Amino acid sequence: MKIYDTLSLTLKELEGNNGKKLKMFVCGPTVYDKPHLGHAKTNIFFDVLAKFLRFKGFRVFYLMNVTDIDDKIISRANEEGRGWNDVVNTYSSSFFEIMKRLRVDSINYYAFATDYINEIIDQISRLQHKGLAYETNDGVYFSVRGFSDYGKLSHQSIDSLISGARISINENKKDPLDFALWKKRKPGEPYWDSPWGQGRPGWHIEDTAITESIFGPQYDIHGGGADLIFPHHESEIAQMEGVSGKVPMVNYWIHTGHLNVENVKMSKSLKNFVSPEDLLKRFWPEAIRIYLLSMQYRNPANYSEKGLIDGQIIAEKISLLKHRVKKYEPSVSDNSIQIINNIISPLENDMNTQEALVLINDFLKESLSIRDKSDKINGEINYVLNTIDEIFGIVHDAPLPDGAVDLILSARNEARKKGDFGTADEIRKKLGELGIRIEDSTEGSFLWW
RNA sequence: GGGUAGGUGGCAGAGCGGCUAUGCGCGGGACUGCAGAUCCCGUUUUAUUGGGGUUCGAAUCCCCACCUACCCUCCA
Repeated sequence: MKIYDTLSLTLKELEGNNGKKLKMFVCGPTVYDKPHLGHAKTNIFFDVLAKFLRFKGFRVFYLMNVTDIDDKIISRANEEGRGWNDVVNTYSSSFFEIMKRLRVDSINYYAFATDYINEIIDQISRLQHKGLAYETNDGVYFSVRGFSDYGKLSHQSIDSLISGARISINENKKDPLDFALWKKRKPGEPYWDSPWGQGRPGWHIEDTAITESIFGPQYDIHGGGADLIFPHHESEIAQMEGVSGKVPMVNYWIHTGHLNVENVKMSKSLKNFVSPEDLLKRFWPEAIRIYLLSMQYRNPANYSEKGLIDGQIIAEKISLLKHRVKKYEPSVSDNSIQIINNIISPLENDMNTQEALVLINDFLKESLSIRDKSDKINGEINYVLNTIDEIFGIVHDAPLPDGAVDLILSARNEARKKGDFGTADEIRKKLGELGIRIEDSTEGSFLWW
């Protein structure tokens, strides 16, 4: 497949021989607040990418870090008058909970920064020995002038980065772009012991310490939001390639475009964010996924409520079809495989999820238009839906207790036979309030949800 | 000032040299005890920011202009 690489600014071929291992790392959350829909956009995209790569036969190890020590966490703890650990527990649980509800379940391992303090210290020490880091009275800094490739990911020279910079002058730093590897302890702050005294790690170093200890100095895919290109990912390259001397640190840099609200980036500070938690009260997780996957992953997108409504409509169509065929044994056949290959083919071209969604829609239209299909065809449809769900996670199929469906239907049909439509309609209305739809047709009544 | 992406029908959003998606909305019809859902038809005959150019042929390639978002501070 082809995937766009930020470093080379080109579509790069990602060769796929069966069973090949892929090491994939995506920047996870800083757990100082609840996630917003922009986080969901990025995480759902990489979730689908990982699932698609696995479907293709790659053995993907998907690693995500969790930043659990940071200025924002400390200030949040002070604001709320509780320990930073408490803040971390609250918001990491919140993140995991939301991701689970959004069906983001492809991540193999979450690495918490504070579990890698030794590795971080070790990496900083090695940078220092190589002359790429220096100690000041408030911390240890990376010297960007010592790494000639600094700027290669964001396609900027060090000088042009400085000329447009809005960063405040820090007397301690040799160069304005030098960034903190280790921050020395201030009163009241959490700290760990280190060769430079008590303190805590900088932001960029935690990722390279984690990936080096789990993947080694080189790996395949590194993803994240576009806003992380500079300085975060740029600095990761400087640290890792600086320490190891091995280039490139990663083969594919994949970045997602931001979710905007009325053409302005969704962010906590602007208070223009939409919370997945609130959205989940009104929309199915599958609707949110469909909506987010209807966007080109690396273009900026504008949030629209209407898009979510569209997503919900499609999610319900898929669910309707699933409930029609779920009693048929999923059947693998040339036909079902051909349908699947057709649907996923656009993903080969830089993860064109929008086009895949169009093809899914064609499949839905085709499959929903004829009711009296053979058992074999229904089984094939069921198999296709299972595969679509495996890759995209968009088939809504929450279970009802065994026998509940038959009980409801027989009670209502009893009333209808007697001409008691008042009761029949009342049941339908109440079910609707519970999110369960009922469909009467010449072939009998049918429940779906 | 520098970097990276874009500007397509009422709206959302694809296509990236010829076949002019898709969804929503709107209008009509089929089916139904009624409703919803579903299905069919129409809305789509220059919809492709403006102006040049290349080509037999451009939304798609090139040039110029205008406009937008993001990044160069923490940020997915």
